[in-house]
Amino acid sequence: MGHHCCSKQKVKRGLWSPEEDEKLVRHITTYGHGCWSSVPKLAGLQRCGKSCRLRWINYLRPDLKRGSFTEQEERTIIDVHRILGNRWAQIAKHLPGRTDNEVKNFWNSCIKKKLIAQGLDPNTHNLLSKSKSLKSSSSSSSSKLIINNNSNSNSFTVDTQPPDHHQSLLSNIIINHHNSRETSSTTTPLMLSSSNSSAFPINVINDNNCINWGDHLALDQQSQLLQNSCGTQLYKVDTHINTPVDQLILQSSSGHDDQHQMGNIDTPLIDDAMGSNCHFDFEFLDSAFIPPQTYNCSLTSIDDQLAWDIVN
DNA sequence: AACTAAGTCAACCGCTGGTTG
DNA sequence: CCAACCAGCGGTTGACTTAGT
Repeated sequence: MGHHCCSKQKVKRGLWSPEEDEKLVRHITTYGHGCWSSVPKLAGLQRCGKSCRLRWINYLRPDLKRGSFTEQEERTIIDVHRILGNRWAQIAKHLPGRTDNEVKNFWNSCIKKKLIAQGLDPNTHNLLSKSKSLKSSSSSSSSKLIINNNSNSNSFTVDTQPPDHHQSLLSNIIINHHNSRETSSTTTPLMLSSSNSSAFPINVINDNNCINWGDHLALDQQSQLLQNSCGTQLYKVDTHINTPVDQLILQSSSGHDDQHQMGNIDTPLIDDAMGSNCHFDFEFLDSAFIPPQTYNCSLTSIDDQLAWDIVN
């Protein structure tokens, strides 16, 4: 059949030979790829530009990390997939050296099965069977934050439970903060998990001004209300802010007349601070449910896991 | 050794959205 | 506004490998 971009010429298909790889690498390292459709001719390859592009991106790029996925990478994929769904290219951005194709294949061949074996629906991350209520150890009341740190990717995940007296409203907060210096953009998926059954929209405000959904932020289908495996409801926000953000304030509305400020999360950009001391402060300001309180988190390093203890 | 089923993963396909003339 | 072109994406395919019989 062949696709339109190469229907006019005779093109080779299937696996790439080492000779073809060499030609492509030599051409791109010398001249860059420029317009992909012109690459095959210039590089002396009987392939279509699309095939060349794919081969370079998925296999020949020098910055690719080969080999098996680490447990840390697996955790990252699961965490980000829970927020973004099958957006493989977005997920791959959180895994330096990995391609969307690689992540997708790993998901389909390994992670999916593992989740099913754990009784979880890989699409929704919910329990497959309601009768089996999964009571994870982390669901007990605790004031400890566990930070899964990946110093290579400048990304981290926070999973915490507020102290007892707050559990009526919040069962936990999960914050995923991802930053890429190279693209000078900040991707900050934020996910709030609440035991409060009332649905409310979330606005994100940076330290200077309020960003409306229609402007820089999109509340898309991925940002809709979900349920996690413990039956609590998740509220998630995926933001793409092109300037460094010193502070993000999550503001919630109950959907009624009154507005409740649910969380004030101060997230300093981590950047080079990964692995070194830094502070991560947040407070709950909604006095209707939660007395104002600030938690200062001190950081200690335990191998690649960082544990933050909340100090009231 | 031969066959088959299951698993893996590179590559392809079709679509979408952005850009350009 | 429209068509053509392009890059990029997610779903799917199929060649190859591995495990089991």
